[in-house]
Amino acid sequence: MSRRTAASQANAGAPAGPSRSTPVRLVDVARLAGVSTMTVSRAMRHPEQVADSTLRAVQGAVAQLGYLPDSAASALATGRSRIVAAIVPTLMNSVYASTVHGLASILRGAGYELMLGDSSYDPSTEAALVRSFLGRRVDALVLTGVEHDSQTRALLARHEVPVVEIWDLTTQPIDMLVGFSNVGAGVEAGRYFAAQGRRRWAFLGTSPQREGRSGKRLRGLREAARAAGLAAPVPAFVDDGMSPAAGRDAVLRLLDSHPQIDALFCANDALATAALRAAADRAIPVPTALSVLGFGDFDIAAHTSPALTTVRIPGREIGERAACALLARLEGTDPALGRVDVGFEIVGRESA
Amino acid sequence: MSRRTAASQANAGAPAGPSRSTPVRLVDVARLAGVSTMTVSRAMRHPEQVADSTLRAVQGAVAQLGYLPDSAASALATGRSRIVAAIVPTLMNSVYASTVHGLASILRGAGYELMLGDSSYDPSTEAALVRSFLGRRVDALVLTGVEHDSQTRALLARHEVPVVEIWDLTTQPIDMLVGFSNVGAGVEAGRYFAAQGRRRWAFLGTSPQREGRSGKRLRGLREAARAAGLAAPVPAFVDDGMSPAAGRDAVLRLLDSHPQIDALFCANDALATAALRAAADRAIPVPTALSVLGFGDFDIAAHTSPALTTVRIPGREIGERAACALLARLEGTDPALGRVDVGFEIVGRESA
DNA sequence: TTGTACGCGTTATCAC
DNA sequence: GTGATAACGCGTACAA
Repeated sequence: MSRRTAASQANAGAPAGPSRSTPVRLVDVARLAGVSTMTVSRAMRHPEQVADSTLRAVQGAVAQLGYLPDSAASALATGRSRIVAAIVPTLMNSVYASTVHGLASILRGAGYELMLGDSSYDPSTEAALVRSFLGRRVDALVLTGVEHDSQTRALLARHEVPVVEIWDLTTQPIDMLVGFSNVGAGVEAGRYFAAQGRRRWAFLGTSPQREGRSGKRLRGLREAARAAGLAAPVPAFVDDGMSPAAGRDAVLRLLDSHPQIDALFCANDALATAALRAAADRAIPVPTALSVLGFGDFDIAAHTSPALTTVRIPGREIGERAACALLARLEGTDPALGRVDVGFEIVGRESA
Repeated sequence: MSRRTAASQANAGAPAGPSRSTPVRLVDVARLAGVSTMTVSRAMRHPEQVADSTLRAVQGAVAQLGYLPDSAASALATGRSRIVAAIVPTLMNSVYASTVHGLASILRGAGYELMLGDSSYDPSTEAALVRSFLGRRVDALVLTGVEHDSQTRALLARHEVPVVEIWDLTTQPIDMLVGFSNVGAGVEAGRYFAAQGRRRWAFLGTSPQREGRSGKRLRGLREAARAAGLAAPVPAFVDDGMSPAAGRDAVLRLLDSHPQIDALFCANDALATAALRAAADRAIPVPTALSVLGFGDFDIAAHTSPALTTVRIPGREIGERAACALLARLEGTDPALGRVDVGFEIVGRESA
């Protein structure tokens, strides 16, 4: 491979002004500073181990050359990429966006970069992403949810990498876990309806096969209905991307076919907003005749009319805690806490 | 560095079951398949250059060992990381999320991974991200907006990397550009108001210093007002994170201090939703007494009441086109088109 | 405190 | 069609 050699020759022939292209390596800095590469490396990584005078010389050379260490080479030499990968179902949902934001800010503060993938709620896409990330030798992996492909599990078993699963709970996590009980959220939603004297509940979300966490919320709602001695909630599923348009149609169908429904729990606030609109279209007063409860506490929830009562999930906190757990493991300082339940909270506003 | 050696020895001593830890390298596959490392490398990258029988042998060994090529090593050897970095102001806004999604899906299809950063609308954070990404030797960079730190520009000048700026237009792009005219959007918003006979306009957004694109929309609105022979629009700025709560207060203050306002252009739909709510709070009928125009066409825009009239930006398309432009440059096949104006469109619904 | 020598896992070259 | 060899740029023992 004579790429480098050729470039060097080209440089040698050229006027070689101060602002050349990329090829600035450790050696170049070392030469300019009049020291060895090792000293430069140390000066950048452990400045305290180097004499003040040489340190200044190195820093000067670095600045003059605009040297930027090559992290690929560094990764190869150390076996650590300082990259963490995260897979979320979608970025289009502000709660996952908060989680990603929380993750990224903590990690970046510790010198790690975040590599992001969205699985579109598809387990095999998740597996493909995991494979790709593992190939990039990421130092750790964040996975949304606790249900994964057998292929994903096999991959993870082979390449022992720290893993944090987020946004759900399970008794058998792959490794670490930061989430909350989705079943519990469903149960609390039901109790909330029961306390209001609602007797005929419905649920709007993605189908359980497609998204386990939504299914668990439905399961919780069912349990609460049984406990309250009420009929099982009527489920309605929208699978094409949780778009408000599809959601609205689904709610319209639901209200038309089951006019006696007096409470509706939606798997996310976008759907709940659509439900509010559908109720308005049918002239059904909310919350008088119909209680609408959302999930996620999206930005807009407080500003719909009526303002949306919803289940608030600390999305950003999930990201931050996951990042901290990973860092603890990666830096090997504090013992990493394996399992965190961040909980949730029903924010009572006007719609329920 | 005897990490590898030590590991090998440990492996040699252990039972060495089929599902060992990571250390599976090209050599291991080569040994098992009875060929050289070069042949394995070729079998994976250019299968057509290798005999069918050896190909099968290699594939078998790869499968049996669960081999995953180390892209850091590959990056070092080839000089290409197959990573593209993108910097957006925030992920909390679904339009940028679409852009990121568009970028990621096209890039992944071509074997590139996306590394993401959010600048929080802060130029110096952007510079820090650019520095970090450059250190990672990303193959290309996507930057939101056309205004950048001098430090950012210096960095980019030194390390010649393909760059695409998105979400705005300029006559002097750093390199490639995929966006639309923010000034133009402001002008069209004004024309829309003028056509409705609105005479006293207002603008709600972030301050121009903080976010150039929002400022350009205001500038466009001003131009339109002048052209229509009307007074300059009343500006109101919310700088603390575009939160609906802050937005609502700002609108309340605006409406109270300038009761004659009959049209309001908001820099994003979250703000517009807050404005809708504020108008309801003051019992101001929309759109009869007040026309509210949003920006971004967020998911929820169609389902507020009244449904939000807004400026639709093809966020996803911006991402996709940017990705295509990059790929064209990186793969060197088609000539990359340097400048794309994707335009925008006012979606007339109920609020204006 | 600083330098020498070699290895990290992969690929390009060029000969066979 | 296949293999030996030498990089790619950096970090770590170990010696000085």
